[in-house]
Amino acid sequence: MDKKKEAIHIVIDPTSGIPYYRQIILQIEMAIADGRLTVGRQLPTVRSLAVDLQVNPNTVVRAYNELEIRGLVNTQHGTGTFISDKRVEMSDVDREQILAQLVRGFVSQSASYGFTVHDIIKYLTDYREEGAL
Amino acid sequence: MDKKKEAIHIVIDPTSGIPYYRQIILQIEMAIADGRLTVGRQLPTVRSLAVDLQVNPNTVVRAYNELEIRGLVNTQHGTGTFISDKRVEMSDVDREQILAQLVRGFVSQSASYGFTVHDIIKYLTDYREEGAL
Amino acid sequence: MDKKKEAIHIVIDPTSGIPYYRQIILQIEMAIADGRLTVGRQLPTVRSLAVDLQVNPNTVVRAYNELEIRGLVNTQHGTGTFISDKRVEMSDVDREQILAQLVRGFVSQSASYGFTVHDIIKYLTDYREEGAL
Amino acid sequence: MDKKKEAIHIVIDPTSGIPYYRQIILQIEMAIADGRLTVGRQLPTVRSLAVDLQVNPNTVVRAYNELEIRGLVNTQHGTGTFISDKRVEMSDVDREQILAQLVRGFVSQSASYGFTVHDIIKYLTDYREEGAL
DNA sequence: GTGGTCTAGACCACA
DNA sequence: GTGGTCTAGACCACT
Repeated sequence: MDKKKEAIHIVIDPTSGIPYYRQIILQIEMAIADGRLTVGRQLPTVRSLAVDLQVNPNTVVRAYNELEIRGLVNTQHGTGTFISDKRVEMSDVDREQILAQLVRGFVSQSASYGFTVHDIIKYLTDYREEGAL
Repeated sequence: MDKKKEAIHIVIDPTSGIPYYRQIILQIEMAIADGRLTVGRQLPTVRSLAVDLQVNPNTVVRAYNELEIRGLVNTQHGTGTFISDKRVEMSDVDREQILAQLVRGFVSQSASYGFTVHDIIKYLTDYREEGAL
Repeated sequence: MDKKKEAIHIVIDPTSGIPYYRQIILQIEMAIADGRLTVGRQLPTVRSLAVDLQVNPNTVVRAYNELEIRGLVNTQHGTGTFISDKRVEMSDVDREQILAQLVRGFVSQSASYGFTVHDIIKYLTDYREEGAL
Repeated sequence: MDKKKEAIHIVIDPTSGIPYYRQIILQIEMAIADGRLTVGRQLPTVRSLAVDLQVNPNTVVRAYNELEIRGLVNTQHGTGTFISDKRVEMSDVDREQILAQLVRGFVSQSASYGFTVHDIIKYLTDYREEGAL
């Protein structure tokens, strides 16, 4: 049993073509934007996240650095990295663009297996009705 | 309304950061997935598409090449490039299992960005109604 | 006897009529097939192999690329290219069926050239004993 | 029920990378060399072979042309194409080279599915013992 | 340092 | 006419 409930669960998709550091940034941004990560919350340490995601620590460093440059997080040397009070400006359009990119990648991947958009919608609808999520 | 019926209309966005050849692949895969490109249809010739998109012919070659390796298209030397059958030996049960696996992975990935199954279905449905892209 | 143990030694034959990039692919595949290259091993870097073979780096890139698309190797950007696992989800029964299908096709193909199963086995056995190529 | 028993059965492998016309030439050469095709025998007509192999008639024409240039066959306008009396010089080395090329392609293909040379030899040996050919 | 992308242009092979 | 291969060289991205 873990001591604390994780506020954010980052998943790296090696097949997406999106650079790892970019995937990390995007997911943290989105978590801030929709309230899963609130001001003052501590992010995982570079090392623990690197182990968790099985990526090079430098990759995490790069992601955190970019977030810091944008002012979304503060790094306190020797203590950790924390969500700053700067609000993330994420319009519905921005959100939709990210979703669009994800969906496009998925649809293409599915096409490689011979599935159509129709197949996907059908399966997803059934999937939802069965109460999974 | 265009005068002639286009089998596929590819657009390159130089600002997206996605490599040109990958944009071509994605759009062809999507066209296959939503039925705009059907089995046996001929793709534009390498040279004509290169002129059309204003990219180097080699860039188109590279895209077609990857599609060929993946088995999505067949190349007939000296003749052209065609959408292949690809609905290989696969039982419906196998198909469903593969689709299930793909969908589960995608839903989990989307969830880490804060998107729900509902968001995905909505986007896909809109996407279909708008006639792609 | 060479001083250092080579994981793989690739030789390009410019007179064979087989494209360079394909010769590279074939030899790497064969090295995987007979166990000289095992999972996780790093391939030579693009540049070093290009120098070694006296071909253009792009030619090596192309070979590695196709191997990557087929799932035989994994590329880690900025790090190198490695033999991937690839023993995907496949039961022994499935494996045997696929092998059977491959072998049947090959035997039939060989027969049309006048070669018998005996010829093939003999060649393969000799091939193994000579330590490949 | 066919009227005559075919002396030669040509098989085109679209995945081998060997040009179709080349595959036809090789297989006819081998058939002449090992006595399956004897002097005076008629080859299939261009059209019938093209239909049979599902290739462009021009491809067959090209193969027959090259065989004619080498003096292996005679074309009698309006009558057909016949094996000439020129012996095919095909040394064991030549034969082995052709076999080598075929086997290399097959081993590589098998590697893509994760099979080793050992797997192949084992399966082939069993295959032969079961009396199949 | 690694690999990735793209261009320009030459030359070859197949139908 | 189609696609295929290769080179040379520039510039970018990731570790």
